[in-house]
Amino acid sequence: MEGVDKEKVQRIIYEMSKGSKYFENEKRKEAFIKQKIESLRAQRAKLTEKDISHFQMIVNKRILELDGSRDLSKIWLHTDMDAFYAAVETLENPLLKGKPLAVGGMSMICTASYEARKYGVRAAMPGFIARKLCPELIFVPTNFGKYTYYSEKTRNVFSKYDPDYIATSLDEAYLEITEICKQRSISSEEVAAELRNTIYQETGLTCSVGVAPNRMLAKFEFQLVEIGYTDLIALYWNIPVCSDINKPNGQFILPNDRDAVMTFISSLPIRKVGGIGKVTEQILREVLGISTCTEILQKGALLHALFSHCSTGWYFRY
DNA sequence: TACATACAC
DNA sequence: CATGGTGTATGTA
Repeated sequence: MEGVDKEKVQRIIYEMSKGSKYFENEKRKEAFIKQKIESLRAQRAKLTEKDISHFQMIVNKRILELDGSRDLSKIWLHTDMDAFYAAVETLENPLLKGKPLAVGGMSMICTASYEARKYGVRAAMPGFIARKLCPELIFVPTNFGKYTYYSEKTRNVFSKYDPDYIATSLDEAYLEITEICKQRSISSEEVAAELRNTIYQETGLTCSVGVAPNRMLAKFEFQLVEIGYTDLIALYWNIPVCSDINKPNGQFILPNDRDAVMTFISSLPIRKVGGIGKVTEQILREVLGISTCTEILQKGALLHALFSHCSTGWYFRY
């Protein structure tokens, strides 16, 4: 986010953390990951040209299969309420409007308003550090009853667009809008705009929406896991990242078109892909120099060589 | 099978 | 002073 002095934020977090039990534990974990990285690097160094071309063949075949099985016929929409808990609190107490606000307490905060984020305050940050970053930060304790109440309201709207909508948390859901677009002969963009507007009318809250041709179907993910090749998920697309792009109160439409999908994916940092977190990101970067999804495809053979051992071994047992 | 780690919210 | 609670998936012994 612009206007955040990242270095200063990092320094304050470090100053407040060092010496604590939490900090020591983090250091221990980091050392463990370093070790893992070293061992993977060693494995990588042992691979011969022949090994690599062998894995390359397997990977090429798999990529072709995946490319061929891509389904561009559906339209999926992902919604994500903007700073949900903070927005609900502000709605019920307008005095909080425009103020840096954190929902939670001194030990942990769940949500930070956008004003608070300008100071580097984030969800999942301990409150006492957040207060150091932003001394005028207002704390409100969590009221899950309220959030559930507003969540119900948004879900009533969702069900009008897709009765089988999939809620993944109080403030997020997936909707399949293929039918509704067809029935009413309107574009997914119009559906997204209308949905956002309806939610605002019904609740007074804003949300961000992403539209794309797939939501990484559970069945499909399962197949990838079976072959021990989770990382190829990046070949597909991740709808949550779409709703992330024009946040807050925005929308992003990825057309049902192979080239558009590939272009979108290619420069996407792997960290944005669901399932790739802080640790996996570090391992892929430091072992194989991978940081974008394109590089995942380019280095597919090495990935397969280093990360599919267990699964292949699992197959050999049968 | 059981335990630890990683991830997401 | 102080670093969550819950659910899911994966890797490993």
